[in-house]
Amino acid sequence: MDFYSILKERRALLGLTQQDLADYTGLSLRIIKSIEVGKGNPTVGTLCKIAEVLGLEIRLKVKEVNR
Amino acid sequence: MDFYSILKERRALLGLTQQDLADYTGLSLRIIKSIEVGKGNPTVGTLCKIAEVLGLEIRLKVKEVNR
DNA sequence: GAATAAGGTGAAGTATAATGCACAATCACT
DNA sequence: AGTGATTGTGCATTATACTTCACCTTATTC
Repeated sequence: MDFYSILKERRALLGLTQQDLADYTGLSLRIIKSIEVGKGNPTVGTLCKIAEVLGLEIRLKVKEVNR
Repeated sequence: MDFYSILKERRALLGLTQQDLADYTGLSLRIIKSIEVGKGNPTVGTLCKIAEVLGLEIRLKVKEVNR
């Protein structure tokens, strides 16, 4: 649910700056920043662009009740 | 990537109508309809509300290169 | 300590997601 | 052939995601 820290960590892991991510996704730097600090509520399209560049995929998984 | 058919199937599996889903999520019926036919680009917040009611969770998974 | 690189914030304008109508199409049931 | 239930579409309005500026802070390097 906090994708946002995941995205940030993943970007760092890949050695990319926010600017790099903005360039590769075609999104504005401003929105990359906002999303990473957990402000904002991106569209699925925006999230997909970012995930794509970061080598991530978005999955819908049936929630497990028992763990 | 087409969550949308997944959402629709899942809703049907649970025996819910679009109206039910609108009620339980607090979203408008209009947007539920649009999303299920693949039109529109919902926000993550909207997608989460729907997923929640349908007992689904949204995951970011590292994309596998080899399969 | 000036300069560069990186991340965070604010405000104004534009694009579009979300709402709230209203109406058509299909199906099932009486 | 109606009636109700469910799903799909069009349009006007409102809310907000996204863009594009511009500026601040914190490091780091010269």
